[in-house]
Amino acid sequence: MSPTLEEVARLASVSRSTVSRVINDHPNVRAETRERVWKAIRQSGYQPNVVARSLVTNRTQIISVIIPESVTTLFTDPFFSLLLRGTTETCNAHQYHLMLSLFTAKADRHEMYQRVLHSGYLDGAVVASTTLDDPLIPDLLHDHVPFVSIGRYPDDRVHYVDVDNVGGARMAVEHLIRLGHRRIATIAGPLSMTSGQDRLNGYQQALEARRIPIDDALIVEGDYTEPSGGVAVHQLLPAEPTAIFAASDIMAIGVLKALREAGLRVPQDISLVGFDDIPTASAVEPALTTVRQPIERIGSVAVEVLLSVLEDTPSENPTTHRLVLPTELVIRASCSAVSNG
Amino acid sequence: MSPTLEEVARLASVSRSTVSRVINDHPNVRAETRERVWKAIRQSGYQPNVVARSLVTNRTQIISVIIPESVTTLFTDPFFSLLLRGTTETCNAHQYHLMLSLFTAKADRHEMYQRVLHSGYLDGAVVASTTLDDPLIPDLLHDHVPFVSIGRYPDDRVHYVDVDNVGGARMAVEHLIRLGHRRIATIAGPLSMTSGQDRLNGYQQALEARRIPIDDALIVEGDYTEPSGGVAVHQLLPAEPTAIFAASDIMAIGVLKALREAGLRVPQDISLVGFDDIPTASAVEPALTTVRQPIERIGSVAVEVLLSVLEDTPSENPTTHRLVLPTELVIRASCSAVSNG
DNA sequence: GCGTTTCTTGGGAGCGCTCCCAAAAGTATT
DNA sequence: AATACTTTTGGGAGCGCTCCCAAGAAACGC
Repeated sequence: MSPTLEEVARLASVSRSTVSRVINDHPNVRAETRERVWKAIRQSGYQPNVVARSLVTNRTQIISVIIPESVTTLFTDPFFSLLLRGTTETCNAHQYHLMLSLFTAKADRHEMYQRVLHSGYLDGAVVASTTLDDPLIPDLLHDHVPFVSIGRYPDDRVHYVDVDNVGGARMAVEHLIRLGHRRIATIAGPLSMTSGQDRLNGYQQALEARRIPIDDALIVEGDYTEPSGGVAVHQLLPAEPTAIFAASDIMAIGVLKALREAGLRVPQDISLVGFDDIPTASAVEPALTTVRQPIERIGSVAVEVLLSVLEDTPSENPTTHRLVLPTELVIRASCSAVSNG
Repeated sequence: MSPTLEEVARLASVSRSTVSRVINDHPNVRAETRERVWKAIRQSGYQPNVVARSLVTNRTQIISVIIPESVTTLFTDPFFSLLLRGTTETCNAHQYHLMLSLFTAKADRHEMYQRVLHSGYLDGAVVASTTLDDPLIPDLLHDHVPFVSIGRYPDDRVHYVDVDNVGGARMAVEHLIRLGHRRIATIAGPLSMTSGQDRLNGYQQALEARRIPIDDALIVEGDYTEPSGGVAVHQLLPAEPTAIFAASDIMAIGVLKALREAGLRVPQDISLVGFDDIPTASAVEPALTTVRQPIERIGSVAVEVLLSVLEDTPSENPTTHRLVLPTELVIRASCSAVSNG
């Protein structure tokens, strides 16, 4: 199929080594020779065989985005599309290839882990939003696979890129407080995920800062799915909240539907804030006030961090990279001032 | 890091070749020897180096899902998430790896094509929804890269998996006709895509079957994006349609918003049908009547077809695989019988 | 028991590349 | 012009595997 180094070498009347030097931009090649070799390369349509190269360099220029079993049910969430877009874009820019590994529940986890991670194909991995009880990150640490986590992970050795979940949640709740709400409920994300914990934390901080007592009847844990939002509403309504902060837009949409069915109007009867700013957030009626996180950016930055880790000589100081990107409150139509009634 | 064949061989007091035979399930190994080798493999935690293997077999067990430049703007469409889910699932089942290649506009297309396709990493590719003027498929054909197209492609040599776009569109429009509508507009998909053409075709067929004249003022071409739905509505309203068939849910949502702004109610003033049945379709108010296509299935089947092509001995009869999966009408709340006014 | 066939095993060659070392060529220094 | 240094070039070795061939072991027939 494609010619080999040796063939190009013959064509240019030089040795294999010289062609290799030209291809790899090695400085010590006479300009004239370099010229001649390039001509031969172009003429023959030579493409280096990356597999052969990988065999000797031990580098493949492939990184993987791993989405763990525990969250594959959420995979259709636009969050992941945007994340993938950010990661691929950056991979492209750095001439890396991106492999996608969804650790679906069906497959035998262990088999899959072995096959994907010990295949020898991966230089490193980006791990998207694990739960704290997922063995994936511990396994990766144990096997010394270079990786970056999307989302905070409580271990000193883990590089991560996260968004300011605490701050974002705080902003959302402060917004509701500013509108006069005092009975503000929250549908938290899964507390097995740091994002779930952090957003709940932000909610609590905002209330405490204004000395509004925290009422456990106003806190329900969801799981970032739409039905869980609907279920949560029914648990919350008896506590008579005037506003709800849902820890994800998907859940907020579930809330919206459930409220509609219960005959309550948003925002007249109850205000609602989401989190994420997925495209649907602006499509629903009323358009959702939410906290925007730069998802595509996160993916992009995660890859950048990973590549910098990969390029580092491994011997030296093992600084852990931890980046937290800002969030932003997007005000739309789902909140109103509390009625003075 | 991982031990090599040779080391396992030493451990089991056999030769490299024998271990290779055991790993590859070659029959001619004495049961006792096989046993001993497996023990050595487990003991040493041996994992075959797939790169070395690929170098000699010329197979990588990697396939790529390529999403061409022309549609990367649509990438956040849940369509792609579902497609990816189907493809990865099937890859996993067959022990293949999946590479994701988004041909983003930013990168130099040619450079990228070369790097991705001539990297030597790919055994084959699944190409998602190209436009007809995209040079990707012609290039793949020219370079003899094994691939399967998602969506019909008018070339005898192209394997493809498609859904019954014509039939789906026909069903949608027939549904509207059954409700008494006669002035039915359509917002077509891009006519540079076969799905766009086919859905328009189905629309026309349904009308013709009922001898309803086709009025060009009731046909507008969109591009599968939400804003294009909104724009199209304004072009259509002067023609006074009582129903609109949008060739994608995303566009239908754009329509919904635009109608709302124009003070028209769905379905009382105007009925609306979409296509795709993305998750948002059921989230909007009113929930969208739409044509469901088995997106995940398509991805899964496409990979299966690709693998069967890869496993075929290339010499024999080059039958082209062409599969068309059925669509299904999902009736929700966005259509009503035409008012006798 | 011996030739013949079949099963099992070992080792050489080679996939296409990079890396290292040494030889050759070129340049500078005296 | 001879020495010392630097730059440029070629070729061997080897990455870890598979595949092929041949040799040795086992099984079979008469």
